[in-house]
Amino acid sequence: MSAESDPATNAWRSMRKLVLELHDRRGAVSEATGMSYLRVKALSRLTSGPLTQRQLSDRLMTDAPYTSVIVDDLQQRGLVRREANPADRRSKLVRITAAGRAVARKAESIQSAPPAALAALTGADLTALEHTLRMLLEESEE
Amino acid sequence: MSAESDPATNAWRSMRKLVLELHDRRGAVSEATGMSYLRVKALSRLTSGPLTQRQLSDRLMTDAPYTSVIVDDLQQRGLVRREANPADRRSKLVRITAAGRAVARKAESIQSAPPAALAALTGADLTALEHTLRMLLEESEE
DNA sequence: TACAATGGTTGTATGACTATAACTAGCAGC
DNA sequence: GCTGCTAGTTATAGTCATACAACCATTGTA
Repeated sequence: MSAESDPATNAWRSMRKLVLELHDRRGAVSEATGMSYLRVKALSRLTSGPLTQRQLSDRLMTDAPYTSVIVDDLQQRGLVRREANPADRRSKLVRITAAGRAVARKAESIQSAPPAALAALTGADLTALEHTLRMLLEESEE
Repeated sequence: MSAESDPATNAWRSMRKLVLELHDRRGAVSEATGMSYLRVKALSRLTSGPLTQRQLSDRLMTDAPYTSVIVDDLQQRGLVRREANPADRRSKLVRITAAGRAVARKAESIQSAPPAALAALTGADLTALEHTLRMLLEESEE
């Protein structure tokens, strides 16, 4: 356990522990929104613009049938609308509603609030951390 | 979405995205070990020494009945043993076996392997990152 | 000794997600 | 047109996990 390793592995282990164990917010988000984490995730994917269900499936890593169930549910809650896709009448565009945006915003505010120790960080340490993480993120996204 | 925020919030968002979306290993771990992530997590909690089921429940954030199911399953796979607890005959000590350790080690090797971008990091950036993360972890653990 | 509390087991019900199969509607190529 | 492919829907079955209730054995205490 926790054997001494190279710095990159240690950094990665720390990051995982912070996100997955010490400051996991998924339960709090589900509780605050009254719906499963996957549904919240779907909502947040729709905030930057409408997607076809196929595109939503890809982003949620689920299959088409379950995406259909999720969109049904979100639609019944009034958080998204299904619209015709003028470019392809087979598909439907899923668009978030104003109510959906409000829920997504609430979820985002819970999730993005940094843990106390991180919020207390200042100066060069914080600047360096943010810079390095941003770089890692960009490279990982290709 | 992703509105400009203070550096701490941005850093936290980056960390979450790296761990939860871009490099989530839980699926790979389940696949490699042939069991659910929670069972693997249970095994890894047992690597530092035997625990009563009550203690294991606390660490896995589950209730006693489901912990019983998990331990049954791990025992049938030969990965843990239930032993009498000399200090309290109501409770049982769950001890990991050699086979269990091997599975935990395999899981750990999959999970702790840093993403390519992080593995490629060197010099002052890596040193600073590791140092800061270690500090955040220690403070978060109290 | 009697009683309450704890550790664990068993069983049941439910929710969330995964995985298929079968189907309809529309698109694209011959 | 015909054929094959894609987008979405519906239904079914199975796994994983959560949440209870009921129960037994043991412990600690009045």
